Amino acid sequence: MIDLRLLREDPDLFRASQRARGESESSVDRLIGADEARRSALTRFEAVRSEQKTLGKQVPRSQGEEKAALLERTKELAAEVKTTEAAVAEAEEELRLAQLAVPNLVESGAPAGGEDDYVVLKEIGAIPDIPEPRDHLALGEMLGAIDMERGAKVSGARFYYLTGIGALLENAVLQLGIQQAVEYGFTPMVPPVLVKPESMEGTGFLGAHASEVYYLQNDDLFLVGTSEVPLAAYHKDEILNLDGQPRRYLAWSTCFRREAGSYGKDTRGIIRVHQFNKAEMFSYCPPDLAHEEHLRLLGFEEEFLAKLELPYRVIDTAAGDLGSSAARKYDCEAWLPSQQRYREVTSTSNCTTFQARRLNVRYRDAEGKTQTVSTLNGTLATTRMLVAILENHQQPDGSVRVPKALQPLLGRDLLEPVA
RNA sequence: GGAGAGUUCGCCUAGUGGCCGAGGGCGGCGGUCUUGAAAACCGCUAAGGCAGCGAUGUCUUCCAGGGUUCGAAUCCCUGACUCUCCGCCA
Repeated sequence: MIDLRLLREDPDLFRASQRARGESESSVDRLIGADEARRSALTRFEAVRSEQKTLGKQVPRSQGEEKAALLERTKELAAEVKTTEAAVAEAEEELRLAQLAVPNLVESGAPAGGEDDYVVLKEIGAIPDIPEPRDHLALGEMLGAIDMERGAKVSGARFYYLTGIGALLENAVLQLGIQQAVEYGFTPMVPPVLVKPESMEGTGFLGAHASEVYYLQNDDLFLVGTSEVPLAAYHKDEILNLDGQPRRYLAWSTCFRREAGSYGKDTRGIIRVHQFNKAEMFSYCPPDLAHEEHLRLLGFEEEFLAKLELPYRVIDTAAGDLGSSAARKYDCEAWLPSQQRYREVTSTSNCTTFQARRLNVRYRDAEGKTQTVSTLNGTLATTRMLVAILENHQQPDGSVRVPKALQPLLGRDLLEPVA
């Protein structure tokens, strides 16, 4: 939800943002119209309601004819209150719909354009020279780590079992992420993965992403696609005491995604699956520190990828490829030898006040005034990282070297093919 | 799944139709007193929309949504949630 006051002040800011996203400016104008309509409806209602209250108080104190006249007038007013109130409700509904159609204001500096217009900020680590690399599934099967066939038998396409060392490896990766985050003062959390519609909508996942989301009709609950959802909704309708500092949480949970519309893409292995695990960073932050905090989250992600000894690059996602809540997004992409290209493993978004405004999460500033917080999120550790670990650290015989940081958690420095 | 109880201002609680946006206690903040602190006493103590440069005004909010009424925290209906007991499952 964008800031209507800012919109009134500077509508062109939002028009420019829409252009950068490659989206229509008309939704901005519709919102401006809806805002004006609501305010004038509200003014009409308040005038009538105010008179009703004033006269209503005189009724019990008056007598005879005077009372009869008052009652007649207040009766009229009651009807007017009803119609003007209905007009306000209608105008508010239109405003709400118009709000949903306008995505967050893009942060200045974000590249304009679509999916392919990202800017590479840096490339870190040497791309390994592996002649005839095996892909992660081939490796995973040799190691007895990944079982896609039985995943499909039991649950269908894009489901899998992590077995043996695969299960342990995932656990170790998540655990390493948790350790790092706790070291940096994040509050660790295990969140619910089933949430109510309002929580889903509040975080902005029922808009363009609605078809991505699993829904349990019998219970009117959604399965979350990321723990960003329960983390963002955690402080819904609260006023936080931030003391001028970001408040950071780290939640790990299973994530569920329908992957609708991705037929034929990444059908091999566990790159794109319906269910995976992820440790997600989330920060509630005073807005003036949000940009800085965003870079810090990116820093945590990079530090983590370095621990996994993965070559990666950082891209600044183009405006058109941002989610509707995000003002800016940086992705870390790890190198995949089997594909000879970089693939996304982490993603951090600055949602500024967009998400918090919808969820009504505020804080008290230094003067004690309540203001909307900024929210930010970022991936720390996830199942998909197993793909990059297996492929980048593979040896000619199919064994896989274990990055130093994971060795204590796995109790070994080499994963060896079984049988 | 069955039966019952409940949801009021940070917390506890009062409030069965107008004097209630709402009293009391606790907590919090400020002050008097004190060398300092405690105690005592005094005062303040919600969030939000709209209009206004501002003082301020106005409206909304007593779980939510409908209804009755000139007027609803209070009466009626529906729903959500919480708690207790029973059953069932783990």
